[in-house]
Amino acid sequence: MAPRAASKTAESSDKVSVICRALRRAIIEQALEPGAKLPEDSLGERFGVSRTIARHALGQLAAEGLVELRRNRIAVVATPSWQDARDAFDVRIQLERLVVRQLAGKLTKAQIAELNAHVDAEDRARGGSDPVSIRLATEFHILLAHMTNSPILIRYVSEIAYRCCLTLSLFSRPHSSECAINEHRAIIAALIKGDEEKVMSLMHGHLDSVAGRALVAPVPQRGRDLLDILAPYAEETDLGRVVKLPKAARGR
Amino acid sequence: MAPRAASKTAESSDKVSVICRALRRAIIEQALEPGAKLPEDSLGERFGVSRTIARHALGQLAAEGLVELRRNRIAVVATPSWQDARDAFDVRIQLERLVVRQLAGKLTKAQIAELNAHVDAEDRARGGSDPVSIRLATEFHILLAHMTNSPILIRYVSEIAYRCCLTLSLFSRPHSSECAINEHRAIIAALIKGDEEKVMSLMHGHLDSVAGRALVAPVPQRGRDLLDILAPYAEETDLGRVVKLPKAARGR
DNA sequence: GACAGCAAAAGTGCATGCAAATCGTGCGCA
DNA sequence: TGCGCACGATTTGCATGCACTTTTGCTGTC
Repeated sequence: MAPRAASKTAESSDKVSVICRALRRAIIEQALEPGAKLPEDSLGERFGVSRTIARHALGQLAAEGLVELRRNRIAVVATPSWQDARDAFDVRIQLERLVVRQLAGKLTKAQIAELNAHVDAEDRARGGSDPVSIRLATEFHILLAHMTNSPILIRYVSEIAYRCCLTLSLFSRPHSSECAINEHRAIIAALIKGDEEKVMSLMHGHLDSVAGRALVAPVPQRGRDLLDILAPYAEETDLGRVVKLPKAARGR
Repeated sequence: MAPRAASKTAESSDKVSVICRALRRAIIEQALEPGAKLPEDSLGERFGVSRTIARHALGQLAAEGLVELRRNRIAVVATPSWQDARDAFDVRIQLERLVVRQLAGKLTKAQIAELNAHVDAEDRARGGSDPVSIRLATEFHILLAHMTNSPILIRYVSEIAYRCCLTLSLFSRPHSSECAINEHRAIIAALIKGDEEKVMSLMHGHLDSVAGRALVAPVPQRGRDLLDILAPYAEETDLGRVVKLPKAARGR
């Protein structure tokens, strides 16, 4: 909720980072599926910036592993393999163990309140495959990472959490998030109690169970127009006002 | 030694990635000290590309944490705080535990040979603060990571290894690398024997001891001309041949 | 001699333009 | 009908240009 002015690591200039954030959200909310094409001009058109900026944003997202860039080819949303997914969760478990170990018993009142508020929000947004609930579940982990005040940990956990979220959109079934919410609450409780071992095993189990729900056929749907998909995400950015693109050709 | 064509993760287009590699080397070999300025035009001039490309490369390096970018300001080589250094090593230890756990007892003959060759190279390049030996020591860990075939692990270990290398250049004393070389050999031996626990504790101890040699005042020297510093790094890139910059003003 | 203020210089932020590569599609040919 | 090929439309790769911001160095004043 706070502007969170800090953590400006990387994420160069204003416009670029705004676009990155918007695309990241679009990706983890599965508005942009893995494999979706991201042509530079369309992005620029949608966000009211030049290709240069869109391109730069794509570069950043590629560095985070959310986007795949191949020379002379249209950028696409990354399509991690199943093995990638397993690897990512392995790494993630280790990183989040670090997070909770560092946090166990050291949460401030304000932080506890923030965590509870977040889980409450998850609760409210419940609804299984609702994109927003998926995002919130992911952001719970990122919120935890932020509380370590370790820029490196923050960056890595955020990155890998987003990536895992992306892979889940490929492999996971509709995602029954209720148990996840309870697990989040349990983690908070254990963190408060300061039981380091308990919280580490909780987190481990939590991530393992999330990862364990893998293995379902990739979703088939496809074909919506990129500009339409991105419209809601672009609107919130208040970069230049979004160009209105009234009748332009754009048939494809 | 092999071209290692794979691992094209992120690292968008050719020229950009070439410049990234060159700068990365320059940074970890301490040719570019933390805080060194990296103006876009100078980079472009040195590598024979436009500012656009240099800028993009800086963006990538910023995403890796090797460069700091502030709006409207000249990019500089990152200057991690001491706390950053500790955090980075914490993360690194966890990541490399994953690496060796995955590798224990599973090395192929070719891989063993490659590792031995690398350590031999370290041995040959010995000489304490010799930049090359520092780089090789770091690259040993990256080489290990590559053998996991896990792109995520490769990327993260590489990144953090470079970052740690950077922080060492700030905080570490001249760096007596001989013991490190022995530790590397010990790790290889334990990996071959497949003693997972042993190799994990070895790696842990190794990194811990490297990290432990921290705490020395930051180095003072400074002031060489960026263009001169980069000359040897630019020459190896065979991008466009390096512009000769004969009499141009460039006083500073 | 030190310092405030100002103006030139240097540098970044971003858009646009042009060349080259790729993708898609219709035509011709078997 | 099926296949190959070539041409046009997209789309990327990269450089350059202009506006704006920061830095630097100078000058005049106290």
